[in-house]
Amino acid sequence: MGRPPCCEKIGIKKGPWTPEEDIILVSYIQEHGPSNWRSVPTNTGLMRCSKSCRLRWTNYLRPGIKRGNFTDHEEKMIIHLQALLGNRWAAIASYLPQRTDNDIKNYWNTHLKKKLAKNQSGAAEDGGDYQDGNSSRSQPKGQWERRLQTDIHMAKQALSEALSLSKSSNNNNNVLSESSSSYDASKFVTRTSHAASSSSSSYASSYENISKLLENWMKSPNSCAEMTTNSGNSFSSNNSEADHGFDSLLSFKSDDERKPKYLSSSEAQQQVPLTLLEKWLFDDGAAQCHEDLMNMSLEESTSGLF
DNA sequence: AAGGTCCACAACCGCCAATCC
DNA sequence: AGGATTGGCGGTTGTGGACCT
Repeated sequence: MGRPPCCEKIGIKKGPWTPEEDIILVSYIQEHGPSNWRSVPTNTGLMRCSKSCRLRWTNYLRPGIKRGNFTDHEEKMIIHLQALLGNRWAAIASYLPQRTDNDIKNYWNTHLKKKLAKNQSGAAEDGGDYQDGNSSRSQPKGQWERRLQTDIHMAKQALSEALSLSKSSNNNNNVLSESSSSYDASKFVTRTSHAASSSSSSYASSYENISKLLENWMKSPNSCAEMTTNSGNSFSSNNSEADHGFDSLLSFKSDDERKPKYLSSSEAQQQVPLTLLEKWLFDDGAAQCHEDLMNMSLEESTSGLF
């Protein structure tokens, strides 16, 4: 006997989201915040499963998401983190606040996996550092592994706090501060449409539609007024006001915030840029000490478990 | 030009854990 | 305490565009 579906299958729309649906969802979340997903389909009239709404928001519509090509920097981080954590995409994504776990997972499966396999085939005898999540290196799912991840995070944060005293003035150069904390509707659309246009023309057209719809929608006095009065935010194209509006949007108070994955870019900026661990992650020569650090991390982080 | 294949990515599915009642 | 509900996560699939023959 399996678990019942999260929602009634009958009448539920599936497949790609339309710009109209996106706008409905975004405007609803703008007003109510990203919580109580169960009620979203009911309250918005969207013929979508609550889960689908949540995924659409977290993976695509949520402000602060960086789309498009991964930088070498990000690529290295993913490779190192995957070697350390296995296919724990959410955990990996927590180190790349602007990327979604889905994005990272896709990038790994479509690019990095092949890339590394190619590299490994050249040095198969050496026993490469990077292996798939199903390999012997990756750990089976379990509480101790989650604890490990937590411990790494805690250690990271402790280091961050210690270092932040001396580094606080340098935070603006943070690798995590790539994206502006300022958002307005046009930036939102431009940013995403630009990224989309580089990857998928169908999505580009979708974003063009969203852009047009948003523009028309913003021109509507009712919708603008509604947005402003309901949440104190503004979708106005006026830059300063809209920036503030999207900043507010970025700072939704919800349970999600407890998870690093959902750090807004401004929150992310508050973290110290490069902890020692992160420096290791970025270090090209890290392969040498990789094993040592792995052992150290495992030993130290699991010492209290047994 | 047309058909076939490959590729990238959004979306879905099923399971698990946390929370609620 | 325990069943129901909800949200999160990782694996997988479907679809549309790009590329090749």
